[in-house]
Order: sequence, then C-alpha cells, then structure tokens
Amino acid sequence: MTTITDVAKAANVSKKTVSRVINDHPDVAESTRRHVQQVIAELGYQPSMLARGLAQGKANSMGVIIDQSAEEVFSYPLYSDNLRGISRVLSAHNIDMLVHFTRDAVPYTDLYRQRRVDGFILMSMPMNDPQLEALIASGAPCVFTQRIADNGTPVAWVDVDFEGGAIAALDHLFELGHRRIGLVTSPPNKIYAYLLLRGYRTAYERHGLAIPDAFVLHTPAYTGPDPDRIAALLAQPDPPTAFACSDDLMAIRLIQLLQRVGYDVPGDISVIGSDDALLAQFFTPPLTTIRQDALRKGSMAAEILLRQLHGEAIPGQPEQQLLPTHLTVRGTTGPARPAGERRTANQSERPLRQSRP
Amino acid sequence: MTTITDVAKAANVSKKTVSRVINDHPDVAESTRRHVQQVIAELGYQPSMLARGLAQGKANSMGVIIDQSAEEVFSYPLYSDNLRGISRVLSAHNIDMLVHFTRDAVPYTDLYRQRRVDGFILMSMPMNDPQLEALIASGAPCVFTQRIADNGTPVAWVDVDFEGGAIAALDHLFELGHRRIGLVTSPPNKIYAYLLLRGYRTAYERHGLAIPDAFVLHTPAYTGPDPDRIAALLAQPDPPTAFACSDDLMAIRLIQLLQRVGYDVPGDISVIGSDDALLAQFFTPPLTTIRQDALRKGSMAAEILLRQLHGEAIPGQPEQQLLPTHLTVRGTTGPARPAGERRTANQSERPLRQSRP
DNA sequence: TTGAAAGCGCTAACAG
DNA sequence: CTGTTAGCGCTTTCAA
Repeated sequence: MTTITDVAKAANVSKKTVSRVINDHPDVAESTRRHVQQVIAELGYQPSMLARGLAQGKANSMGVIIDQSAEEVFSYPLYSDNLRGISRVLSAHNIDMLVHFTRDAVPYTDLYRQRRVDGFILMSMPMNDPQLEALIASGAPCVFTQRIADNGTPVAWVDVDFEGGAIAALDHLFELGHRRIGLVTSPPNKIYAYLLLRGYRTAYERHGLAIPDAFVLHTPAYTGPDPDRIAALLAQPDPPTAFACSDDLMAIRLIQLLQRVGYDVPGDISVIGSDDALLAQFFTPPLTTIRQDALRKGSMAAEILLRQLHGEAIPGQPEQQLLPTHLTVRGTTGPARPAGERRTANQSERPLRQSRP
Repeated sequence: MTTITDVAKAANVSKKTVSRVINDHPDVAESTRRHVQQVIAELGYQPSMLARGLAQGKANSMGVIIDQSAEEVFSYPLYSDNLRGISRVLSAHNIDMLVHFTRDAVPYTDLYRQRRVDGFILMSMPMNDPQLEALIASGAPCVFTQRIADNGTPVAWVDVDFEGGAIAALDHLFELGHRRIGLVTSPPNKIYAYLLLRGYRTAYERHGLAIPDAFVLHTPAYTGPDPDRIAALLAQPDPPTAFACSDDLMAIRLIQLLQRVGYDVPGDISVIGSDDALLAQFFTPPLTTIRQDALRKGSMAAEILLRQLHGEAIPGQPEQQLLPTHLTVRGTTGPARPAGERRTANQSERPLRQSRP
C-alpha cells in the first residue's frame, strides 16, 4: 500500500505538500501541484481514510439505524428508497453509509463513541426506544426520518405529511359519496398513526360531520385487522362503506378479509392504503393509496445531517421538514353504494375463492 | 472524549495494560483487570475504532455493494433479508457494514484502497461490471451472493439452487398433468436465468419429452413479458398450459396479462414465480413460487468473508456454497385443463376488470 | 509557497 | 505480569 510518505519521496516534496494537493489547498504552486498529481497517479495512491479520520477527529461516515421491529415492512420500497436517497447524498460528499439494525449485538450509541460515525440518520424508530434517550444525550448529531413524539425534545427530522394525506384520502371518499368511513390503523403511540387519526378527525370536522370514533380500529402494526372486530363493525345497523388504512399491507389484508366474507371492493366497500408500496400497484384491484416520496425523504435527511456537522444548524432550533403526500387513486375506491342496495355478508354472490393448501 | 491515556492515568497503569484489558488479553493480573475495568466503566471509555484500525492496519468494516440497476427489485424482501443476514453476523464480530450502491459517486474499488473496508460482499452484480475485474485484481477479499459466470475466475460465492428450483417447479407442473410449459425469463446473460433454463431443459429431458424451446420467452428483467409475444404463443395450435417465470414480479405481470385477455389462472393456465417476494403471498390468487432463504444467504456470505480475512480460506480454492430452494405451492397452479376444454382468448367469460384512471 | 515536527489514539515488539 | 518505545498515515501548528 502506497502512503503519503511514498508519494512525498517520489515527488521530492514534503508530506505536507502532498497533503495540500490531495485536499485541494490553494497555497500550492501550480507546477508543484501538477507534478505531485502525476506522481499520485503513477503510484495509484489513495489516502487512508482511517489515518485521515484519526488526524481530523472524525470518521467521515454516518450511521443509518433501522429499527429491526420494522423488519416485516422492510420489504417496502420505502426503506430501500430512503437508503438510496441517503446514500446518494453522502456518497457525493465522500462519506460512508454505515447501516445498522437495532437488534444487532452492538448498541448503536456505541458507534458514535467508538468514533465509527459522525452522526446518525434514524429510520422509523419507535418513540420509546431506550437507547434513543442516551443517543440524544450523547450529543451525537441525529436526523430522524420521522417526527419524534411531541415530547419537547428538539431533534431534527424529515417526515411526510400523514395528516394531510389522511385529509386528502377522506376528501376523496367524501366526494365519492361516502359518509361512514372507518379507519384501520396502528395504535396511536406510533406517531404516524396518531397523525393519521388527527387528519381523519379534521376531515370529518371540516365536512361538518360528527366524528365516528366507533369506526376507528386500532390494530397492532402489520398483524392485519382482526376479522371479528371488522365483522362486528359491518354487522352494525349503519356500517362503514369505506376504510382508510395506515399502511398498504394493512389495506390489502383488510380487502382480502372483506372479499373472503363476500364483499366486493370497491363495489360494496372502498379501501385506501398508505405508502404506495410495490404491493399496491400489483394487487388486484390496484390499491388506491397515499403516496410518499421516500427517496427524497432520505436525501433530505442526509443533507440536514451534513448541515448539522458543518455547524450550519441553528443551535436549539433543529431543522424539521415536512414533505407532501399525494393521493394515488387506483382501483379500490369507488362511489358509495346507496344504503338500500347494501349487501350483507351472507348474500355473497361470488363463491369464496379458495386458495390451495 | 476519554482516551486510553486518560484511563491509564486514572488507573495508574500503562496504556498497554489498558489495551490488554480491552482486548481480553490473558496476561493481566485479575486484580489489575478488575481495577482497570472499573475505571473504564466510570469514565465511560470506549476505544476509538479509527485509531485501532490504523494501528492494526484494518478497517474493521465490510463493504456491501448493491447493484443499482437492481433498484426496481430492491423492494424485494430478498435484498433486505440478505442485508439483515449479513448485518447479524458482522455485528456479532464488531464489524461494520458499509452499504454502497454501484452508481454512487465513488467507485466501490476505492473503498478498499482507502482502507475503509477490509472486504466486500457483492449483491446481484451483473457479470460484465467493469469495476468488478479491477476489484478482483486488487486482491480485496470478496464474496458474491450469486454465482459468477463460468469464466474461470475463482471467486467465493453463496447462491441458491435455481436449477434445482426450476426442476422442482416443472415436476410439480408435470404432476398436475401439464406437458406444454412455457418459460418466461430474463435473458440468459443473467446467471440465474441461464440456470433456470438449464433446469427447465433437464426437467423435460428427465421426463423423456422433447424440449419445447419455442415456449421459452426471453424478457428483459423486470419489464414484464411482451403482450404480443404471449398472445402469439397462446394463439398456436398447441399452446402452453403453464408458465414458469424467473421472478415473482414477472409472474404477476404475466398473470395480469393473461387475466386481461380472459384467461383464468390457474383454471386455464398455471403460473409459477421465483423468489417468494412479499408480493407473492398477497397477490390474488397467492402465487406458487420457488422460495429461497435470503437471510441465510446473507449470513453465510458474511461468514465466508470473515473466514477469508482470518486466513482460513484455501488459496486458489474459494468457498462456494449452494443453498437449496423450496417450491411453495399456493394458488396459481392447478391441474392441466384437458385440451378439448381449452378456452381461447376471445371467449372470455369474465369481463375485463377495468381499473380506474 | 513550502517544510519540520508534533500529535491524533491505539497496538506491537521488546524489555524488565 | 507490566511498562517503554515506536510506529500506523495522515493533518496541523509554526517557522522558514
């Protein structure tokens, strides 16, 4: 491995001069610079980031922490798009992206104290993660790809406008004539679920309608809606004619459940998902969903983090960015069926589509 | 930041003794060790991996290279499972996982020369990547999560048995009475497509049947099958009654295409995918597919890489591991419809399911 | 514009 | 068992 010393010797200059050249320092004579550059090229020299990092007191790499409990969802494009967005920005600054899952052997806070990373981007962390407090206390620069609970902790984040998305989704359903709309969502300790619920209520209020809180079903994330509770809801005298769901997988499970008991989607009941996962467009019928730009979210998070590291952040006033969501109307939403024509579960026309054992 | 010197002073020992303690060196008196450990705990000391790496001449981190051209597929669970498998093993050895996309600004070969990583795991690299040759020439330890072309380059890899998977898939279809089976696959310059085709042919040979090469459709990866070519195939006097596809997305697109022109799957035509993506189980009907254990593939790749770094690899004889595939029978394969009952595209019973604009 | 010397925090010989 | 002395390869004073 050729080192800076090798280059200095071969070029008959000091190490410092070589250092100046590789760091694009202005105070180098043009002839010297050219000469050194040629020697560098001949020797195929590349500076050791380890040595540079040690000397500069920084790692030149960022940690991306992914919450392992999200592993079921990791197959969502969201995660990969996020990563690609982050990678693109960091790579342009010659900074490494170190990916870490929360359940790995080493606690992620150590990455900072061991000087492996200069800062963190935290993806989809649960709000009550015990390491989180320690991390923030450690003073490590952090950006979250999700809002943190309204607990007063001033942290930087990039997030998408779930609340606005929910309002857009409900407006769409209202326009189609729906008035009794259910919400199938993760428990509100997940911040996005909380915001979704808030948007849901806001939309109802804006339309001057009473908020049907009985239609809100809190479902553990990614386990899918409880068949019994859905059945009970639909057995009511005035059941929902549409549902909004906190993620696409939830929506798809709900649709399959509805189909199994004989409802047609969107003929009898409309359903809206959230995220626009790859699943959404290939599901039959293709899913109407609230799309978010995860790639952009990732790249913005990286940019904010870099700004923090360059000291461009205003202390005590962390950068917080909200990206818009966009309702993508596909095939699972349709006009509300007039009350009289409503079918019940027992009158299913189509036989249960039996999947093979 | 507390350093080893701080600990040494506070504990009244030399730096080397502290070093011995943190590296679990045996030659330390139990009392000294205990004392030093206590001081370390009190001071909250953590060794700098940068300094350690520089001193040891290694980075203590591995590069995971993901081919960007695979970005469409990145939403497959395969990729995330692979990553998690790798991460789990590396993390247990206190080694970082540095993720890099091939189209990022810095060529990945530099990661090694800049001493940012000690080796590489390469995911789904195309066989003709120009950087690849340079990387292998550089002598950096590499493991591929895919077989490399039979070009004689002795590299380590972990792969899954696509050929065996294809044979299992075909056998399943043969058992259901199918004799005319199409193959919709990526061009055979992708190694897995090549192996899939080989398995397809082997299966036909084993059953003593002529290989229907006219039924093999090469389709650019992930663009989906060409409707015209499928239509032409099905318009033949003796069209295929089943298809095997080189990935699940391809299968799903084929199914949607078939449904659009009035075929029922699996009533009229059976379809088998490959990978067992998240898509597969939530598609309607759920997809019969060739499952692979991507998590295990990732962890094995990491283990092989670690072995190489510890010098446990036999020179010139790189470790190559083949993991089994498993046919997961779901709802898209069924008995072959007797020739007489075959429907043609024009007699579709069910109306085209129109998706909303 | 350039260079010498010191140091980043750790580990690796070699003594004691 | 423990400490001393050198580095690892780079950057950063401070002079020249």
